[in-house]
Amino acid sequence: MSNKPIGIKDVAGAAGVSVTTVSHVLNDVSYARISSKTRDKVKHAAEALGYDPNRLAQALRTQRSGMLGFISEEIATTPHAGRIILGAEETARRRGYHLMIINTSSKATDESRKADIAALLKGQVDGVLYATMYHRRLALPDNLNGVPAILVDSEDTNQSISSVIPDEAGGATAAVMTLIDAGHQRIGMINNTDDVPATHSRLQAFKDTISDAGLTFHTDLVEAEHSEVPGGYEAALRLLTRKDRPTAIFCYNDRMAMGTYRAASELGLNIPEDLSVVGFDNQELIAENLYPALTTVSLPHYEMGAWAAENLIDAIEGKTDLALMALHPTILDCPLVRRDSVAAPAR
Amino acid sequence: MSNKPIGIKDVAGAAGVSVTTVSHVLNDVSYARISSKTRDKVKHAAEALGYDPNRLAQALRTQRSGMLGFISEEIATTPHAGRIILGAEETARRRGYHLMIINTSSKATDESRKADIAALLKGQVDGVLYATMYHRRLALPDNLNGVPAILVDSEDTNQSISSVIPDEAGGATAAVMTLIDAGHQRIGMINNTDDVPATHSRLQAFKDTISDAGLTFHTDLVEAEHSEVPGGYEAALRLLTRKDRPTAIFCYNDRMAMGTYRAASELGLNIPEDLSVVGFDNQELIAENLYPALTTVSLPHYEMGAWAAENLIDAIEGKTDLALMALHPTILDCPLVRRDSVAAPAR
DNA sequence: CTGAAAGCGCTAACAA
DNA sequence: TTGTTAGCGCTTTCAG
Repeated sequence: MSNKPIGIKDVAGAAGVSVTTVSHVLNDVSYARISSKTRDKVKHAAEALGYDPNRLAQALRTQRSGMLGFISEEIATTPHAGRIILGAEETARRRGYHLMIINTSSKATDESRKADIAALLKGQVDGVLYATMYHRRLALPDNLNGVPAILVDSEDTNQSISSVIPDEAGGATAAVMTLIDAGHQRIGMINNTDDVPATHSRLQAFKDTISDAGLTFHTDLVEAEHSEVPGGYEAALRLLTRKDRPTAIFCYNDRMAMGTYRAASELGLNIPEDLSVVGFDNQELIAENLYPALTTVSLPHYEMGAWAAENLIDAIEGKTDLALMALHPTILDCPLVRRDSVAAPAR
Repeated sequence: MSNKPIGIKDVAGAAGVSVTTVSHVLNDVSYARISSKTRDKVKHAAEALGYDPNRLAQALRTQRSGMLGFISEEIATTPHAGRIILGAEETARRRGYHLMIINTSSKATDESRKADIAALLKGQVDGVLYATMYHRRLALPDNLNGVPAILVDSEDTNQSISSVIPDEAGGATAAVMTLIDAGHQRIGMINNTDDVPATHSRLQAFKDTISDAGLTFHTDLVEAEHSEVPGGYEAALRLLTRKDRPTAIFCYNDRMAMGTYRAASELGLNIPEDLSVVGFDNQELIAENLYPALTTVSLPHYEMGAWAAENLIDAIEGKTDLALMALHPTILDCPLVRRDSVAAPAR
């Protein structure tokens, strides 16, 4: 609508008051005692002129830029990063903040991580969000010290930075329970070979859930491979060619489930009639498009991003003390997404 | 390393000169004539103190924030958006700029688009990149007027904003050629039903390539459906159950190709022995993981992001006139990615 | 109740 | 060849 920027003094002029007054009323300064008549005059003038304070000047003066630094690993490879960004961006915007994005790699050196953070700090961000590609434990560079920061989808090895992570165990439990509830007794698991928290906690939850249900856990019903489609295929082949093959398989992730689908198809096994399968991750491109659509566990990416932004902002505004939450990561739910790959076992 | 911010006057003090001099040497101001001795003194002092100019103050003074606004549609749903962001972010960073991200939807109202742009402008960005989810023609809100801006992956209906788009026709031609080169004569196409540029240009290229190769184009060998997996499945079923079925199919995108795989599998047709297929998009999650891996055409997302950032920055810095390029979109190559879904037809 | 004025950290005329 | 100084647009202390 306008092209020439309206400054605070234009508003002051129009309202016939000083800039101080304008600033006070527009910022709702608590100790300012201003007649409601003046308040109205100022507000109307501001409104009429379409006044919009210059964030830069504001930032320079208040030492607060309204900008959140967002470091994301592998922004490019999965939609997951996108969901985290989305969650963070939407809540940040709702609170009047913006996101400044920097990409990094999960294999980044400490050196380059430090540089990324430095770049962000130089950009005068008020705090930083560090989002990883997958749940793990890592040590963040020391130049983050003193800066409000939250780790998304990973834990800080020295517990000095608070973080949000998914409830791996809960998700795995739900996945296995849906299989048990469907009547399965011989349930296999295809696990990842990487030494990351998810590998261990999902396996543990698998064991526990089996036991808690009064079934017996068979070590040889869990196979591990590299967590991609071919790995899932290989592992599934081994599991499904046993004489007493499982009637259901819990897969470490949707990609491995995709491999399992192929193995089943080659062996002439129909899903879900002959074999039930449940995945993990809810990578929609896969889970929704496999045939039959895959029942899986969804990771709360959006929610983690939102939680992180919300709490980071609270910390920046002094409403919260991040140090307090740093001791224990916040754990968010991993809901089961039911689709069509689970059925009762054939008798 | 340091905690108390070093200002320009600290450097001036340490070097025993005035702030002007410091500013001049550090910014390589052309008209400033300063002895090289002084230059060195200043540089060393700055170095020693670890001086880092405050971008905010700089920005306030120069009316240039070093920030590029990046509006992306559906950041969350595909890795494509991520590749564009990555390309833009990396080149922006190389040129000393940062990205401020805002998410929007491809179904956004003009109203909300305007609000997004306003939010960015209010954040004092120097220019804006508007990235769409898929190639189409759209009208951007008028509050973008006067602001350096580039449309990524779409064209402006009123040709006032320059843009980068993929070479749809070239990609489709390469796809069809690889089929023809393999010896196929009866080639089918599964097209999209949406009225977007890609639908038309890929079909046109399909026809042209067939004709140019001296083959005859059969209208009934092209089927169209909604461009998702189920649509691909349906269309493929129709094509493959004809008495004179095609020996190869060019699919509108990788998802439709995925549906084609399923149809082929149900009909007992092996890929690539009995049927060759090529997709479009190179959605790695699908293309790499299908069995056999899908030969497809890749969209230059990273490159478009990089090109856009580079040219936007040039425009901001006055090295380029965007108005000049606005007349014709810049077209970037769509290279064929050869995998295992194409072979010679069975005799 | 309201206003004058001093900066935030930097750049760039203009002087010297 | 270098230094003085006036702002960029806003917030906030301190006086009226």
